[in-house]
Amino acid sequence: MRWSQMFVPTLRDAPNDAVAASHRLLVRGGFIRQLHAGHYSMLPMGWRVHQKISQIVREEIDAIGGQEFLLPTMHPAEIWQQSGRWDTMGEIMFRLVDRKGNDNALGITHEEIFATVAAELSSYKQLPQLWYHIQTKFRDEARPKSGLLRVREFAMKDSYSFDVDWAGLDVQFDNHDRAYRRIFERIGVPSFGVEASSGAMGGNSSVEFMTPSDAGEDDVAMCPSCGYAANIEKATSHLAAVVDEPGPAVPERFATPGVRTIAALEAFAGGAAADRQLKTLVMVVDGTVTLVVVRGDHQLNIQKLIDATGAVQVRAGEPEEALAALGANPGSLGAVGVTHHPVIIDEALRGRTNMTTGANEDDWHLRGVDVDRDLRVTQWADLREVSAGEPCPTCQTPIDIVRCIEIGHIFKLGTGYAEKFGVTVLSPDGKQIPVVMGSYGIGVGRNMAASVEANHDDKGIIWPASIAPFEAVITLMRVDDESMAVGERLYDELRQARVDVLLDDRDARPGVKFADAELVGIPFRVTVGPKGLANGEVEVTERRTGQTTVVPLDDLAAHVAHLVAQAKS
RNA sequence: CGGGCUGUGGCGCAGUUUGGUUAGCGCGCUUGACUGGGGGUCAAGAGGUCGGGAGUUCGAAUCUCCCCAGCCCGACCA
Repeated sequence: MRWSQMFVPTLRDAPNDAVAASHRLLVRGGFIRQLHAGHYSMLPMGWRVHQKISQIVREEIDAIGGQEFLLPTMHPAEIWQQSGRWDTMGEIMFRLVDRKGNDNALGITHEEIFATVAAELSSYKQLPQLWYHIQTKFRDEARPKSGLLRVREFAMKDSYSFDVDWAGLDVQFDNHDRAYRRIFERIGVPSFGVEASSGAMGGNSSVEFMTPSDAGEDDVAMCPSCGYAANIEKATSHLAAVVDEPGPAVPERFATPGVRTIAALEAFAGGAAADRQLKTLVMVVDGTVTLVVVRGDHQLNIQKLIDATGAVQVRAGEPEEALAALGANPGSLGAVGVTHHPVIIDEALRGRTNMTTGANEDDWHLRGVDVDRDLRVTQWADLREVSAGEPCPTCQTPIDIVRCIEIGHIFKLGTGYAEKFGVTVLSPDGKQIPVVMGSYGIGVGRNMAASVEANHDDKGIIWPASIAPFEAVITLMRVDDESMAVGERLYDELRQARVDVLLDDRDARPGVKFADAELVGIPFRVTVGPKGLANGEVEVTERRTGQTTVVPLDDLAAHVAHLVAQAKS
């Protein structure tokens, strides 16, 4: 490919509304252009990278026995109704009505669709199976952002495993765990696995793969000592025991004029330290007004509440709802004596006594509250969000909270989908048994962006050779006949040596060409200029280090081919 | 969905407060010349419904109203 003929619209300035490094560089480098919020066009350079990532994913999934499919991205509503997710998915799913008046959905994921195909499985002898496709997903995200990192339309490799039993699923799950780590390694994205909430996917357990980045949207609790790592939606910590002083036999009401916050009650004479207060939150859980109680100095993690209740829709209650439910405004709420609403209470409050909480009357609180004695608890659950510095749950070293990009997610689904879609096989003893499923997803574009986040400097992108749009660029200092002839000769030789090479034959100044080559991140640059040509030499510069080596013309192809092979291994 | 911000040639911006010839500047683009190892210089050009609509006015990028889009924070998110 000749640069002069290729559409590579590099920009000197990034669009001012791009903030994330990957967003700025992918736009500046002419890889992507935005169509509208959350939808990006892949330009030729971008599509090359995208395809190389897809190919690596394909190779690694094939290596663990995957069979590639291509399933539709538009689905009839009935399939989603059959799994129940037509209703539970809510607004994330794009829906449209066809000319016959039928409801359709654009696929956000493909458990249902693969399951309908898998319904044809009939014998345990056919298992295990591992099926996948690389397909466009549509998700009507509330807030697309950061270029390719969160979009509404994107290519995802999603695979689905089918096994006779849980042991089989464990094998496929572990295979994916290893395959995913190899993929991230090959595309230059540092990764680690964390315990995660399974969210709307359902299933028993899941592992998310994360890469640390300020551009990410997930917080991960990590132990620097023992390696414990969990999404904040799932993380726990080892809490120091609090010793309560003995309290009264019944809670005491006391006046607290104007006190509306935990902090104010701490400061109030006769109040209580935050860790001796009960914080009562009014939440609406699938339409039911519910009291959620956590320790005064703790924060509720909503995903934990969703996981604990199995709810679809959870939101904070409005002040009017609190007033209607409890007769007081936020700031004076409490769960003592409440029997007409579910009360869900955080595990950290087990056995606590002599606590202070709102009295459900403005300007009044209760002290001497004994959790077991005075609250009618509907459900105990781990609800609190851990904070940095709290002791690791396994080794008690202070944990860190690290911002991360979620780059992959693997789920053990179990038999739920199989039962709903009749994916059963006959076992050796002739019984119909539901197939045990797993599902495994990795977004191509997001990983492309994640790789840029991990591989760039102030000059631009530094692609790993494995996914670079080109492995090498021949930069002609002059476009005179001699340079062009040498450039074309080297180009042919490199092609024959199976190097993916671009010939920068543009009639531009060297500075422009160097800057562009660095911006678009091609790993190796071959500089053809009059200085070297006088001695029958060219220069090879490595993008990552900037190191330049002088190489005789005749050795160039072999030299670069070797460098590329080394970089890709 | 709540809060904040922004829409002016392909990109980055000024002009809007205080309405007034033909809407400027840098980059990029075209042509030519000189150049040629880190975004060069000079000259001549092309390119704009000032996000959209309605209104006020002799006159609107500028004032008023409505709408739309994009970005950031939060909520939410397989």
